[in-house]
Amino acid sequence: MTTVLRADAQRNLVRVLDAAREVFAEHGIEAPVTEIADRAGVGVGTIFRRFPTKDDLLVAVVQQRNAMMIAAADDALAQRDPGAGLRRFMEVGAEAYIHDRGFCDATDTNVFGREGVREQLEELVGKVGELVARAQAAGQVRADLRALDVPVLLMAVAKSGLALEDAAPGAWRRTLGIVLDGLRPECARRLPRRPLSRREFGATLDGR
Amino acid sequence: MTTVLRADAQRNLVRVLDAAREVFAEHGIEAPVTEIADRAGVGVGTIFRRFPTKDDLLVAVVQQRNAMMIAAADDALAQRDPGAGLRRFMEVGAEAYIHDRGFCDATDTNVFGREGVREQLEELVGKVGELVARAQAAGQVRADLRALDVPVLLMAVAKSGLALEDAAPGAWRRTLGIVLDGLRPECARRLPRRPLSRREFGATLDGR
DNA sequence: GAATAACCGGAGCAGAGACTCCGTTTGCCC
DNA sequence: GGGCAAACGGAGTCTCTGCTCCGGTTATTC
Repeated sequence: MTTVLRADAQRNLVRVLDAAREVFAEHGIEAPVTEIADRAGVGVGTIFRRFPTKDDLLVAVVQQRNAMMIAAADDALAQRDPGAGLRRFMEVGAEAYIHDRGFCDATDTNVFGREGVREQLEELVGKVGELVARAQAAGQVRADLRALDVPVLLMAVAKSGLALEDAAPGAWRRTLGIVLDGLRPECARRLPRRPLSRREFGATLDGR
Repeated sequence: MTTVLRADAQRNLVRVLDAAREVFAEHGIEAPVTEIADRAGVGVGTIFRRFPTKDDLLVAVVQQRNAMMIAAADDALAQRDPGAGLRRFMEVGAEAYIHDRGFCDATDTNVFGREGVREQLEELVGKVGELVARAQAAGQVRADLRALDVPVLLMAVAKSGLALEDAAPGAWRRTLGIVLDGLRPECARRLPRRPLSRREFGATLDGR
């Protein structure tokens, strides 16, 4: 089905993806496609030939980031102390998101509902759920925490930290510190809302 | 200085501000000015005569929201229990922000650095600082909490809650619950970053 | 009820950015 | 190295939106 790419086309494809990752991360998804083309040293036609829509290009970039997060979850699962593993995962995740404006922007679109992205998220949530379960079994995390709380908290830390990051680098670490304290078992008070259901999560992905 | 407005002009000004508040809140600051004009039952010329740029209109709307928040802080200060007052303030604030997409969008612009907005924020931060100090004196809130942490945490809850709100109404309450648990004195671990300085805060306002 | 200044509406202008189209170039196969 | 399909580049098109401009309307004053 997939024809093999000519050598120059393959080279350009890599350049485009690299440039898109950088530009989206730095300037957000509103950045013009021409800027990506310039940074890749390529014409806009070359981009649109491979990605029919700017959105398609964004999907490809988001998939890369998701793959990194899945790897980070695997790392965390491989760790001795499950509580430390979960905390480490959240730290690494928040830092990644903070340096990726495009990814944060993307959560306000329907990119996360697109084919190939949704499946990644399900895999990631599965691993995070395992991480949470182990940390709870070890008594290191409040018993009412659910897997879907973790990405929500990460987006909370990242999105609020983004606006601060230029003038106050690392301010997000303080926010995350408070959130992590809120996850300790001994601090848990009854939460005022039931956890996010799978249905609610799925509907959110199709968002906007 | 300010000349008195003709009766119809005064009427239209109110209509425009009401429409702008609604449209920005619902669709964010990207909403076209024509939509505000339509909802106000007015031509675009009428809007731009009173507000030279779209940004000026947004400033006026943001000032209204800030005024509400200042009133909420006064309410909280008038309460018996300072810890409950602070928690109530954060609940009311988060709910307000969640229903105001435009206000959340505005934090990514330099609107908060504009004259007349900055001063409001300083007043608000002053009152919040008082609220925090009293709650700490009563031993209800961790001792290392600072006034500027509060708006950051509110934006965290609001911005992450926004994407969820349509498909999962009220999901932000759960996030806020976890954050509030993280503010209890008995949960406090050493935070990994010093609090936001006034300078950092000021520089952030001029952001972007 | 006329004179006048303030005000109104919305067509039109200008800039930006996503996407197309086609003449030109380049890698690949024999 | 010649033939050719694949790939390239970027000027041009189309749409969207902030903002202007001016002929027409309305409130106000005497």
